[in-house]
Amino acid sequence: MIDKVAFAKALADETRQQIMALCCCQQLSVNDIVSALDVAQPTVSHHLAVLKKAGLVRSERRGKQVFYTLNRERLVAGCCQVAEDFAPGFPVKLVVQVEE
Amino acid sequence: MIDKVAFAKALADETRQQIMALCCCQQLSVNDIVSALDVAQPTVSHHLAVLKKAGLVRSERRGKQVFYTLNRERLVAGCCQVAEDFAPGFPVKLVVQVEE
DNA sequence: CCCTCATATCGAAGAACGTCTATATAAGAC
DNA sequence: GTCTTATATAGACGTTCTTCGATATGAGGG
Repeated sequence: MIDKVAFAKALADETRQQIMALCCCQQLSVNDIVSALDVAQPTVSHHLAVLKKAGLVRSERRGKQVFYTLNRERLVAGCCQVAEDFAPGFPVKLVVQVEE
Repeated sequence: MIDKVAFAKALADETRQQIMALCCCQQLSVNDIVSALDVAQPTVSHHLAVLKKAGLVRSERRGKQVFYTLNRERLVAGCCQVAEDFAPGFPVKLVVQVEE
């Protein structure tokens, strides 16, 4: 069960959303992210730690570098839970559908 | 098009989520909400203003009281947009399905 | 009009947050 | 071992946020 407040707090920052967009479909090193965004390296590390604590990114060390990817299962699960908890009897229903 | 950062910021507070849970399926006056939560009336008014600015609640004045309800369309739309923007090619897809 | 009830706004205090610089840690090359 | 590269952590600073008490506004009753 996901803590909806913690989930929303993790999403509630412009820089973190930029990081999430970058890591959404590829593994990126911290330096890759620093190069892509206009913020200092410790700032990126800080935001990655926040996202990691919320379960929204996975990290993997390879040699000197650490690669990050978005945990999309977790992201989608958080979105579903927010929608379902706050809009239970809603005529437009949110459905998780497994593609073939 | 919903601003995903603003949407997440509006959700990113415990008290606001409590208010959203209360107003999810009923119209409540400010006093109803104050009675249900353990916070002062100006605090509730403040959070309602934040939610309103984000489009997450609707308000309706009836006599001396103002009644608030959750805007569930908006909430679900925000959740969908977050999921779709950050997990585009995800094998588990988020679908908005209209019930009969 | 004045009074009362319901809500909104103001202003301040304290906490939480985002960002930076400086420094520490981790890992590989030599 | 030392040196270099990559990332994390610590500490400081300014900003934003949450909360409150006090006060203003709005609406109806007498």
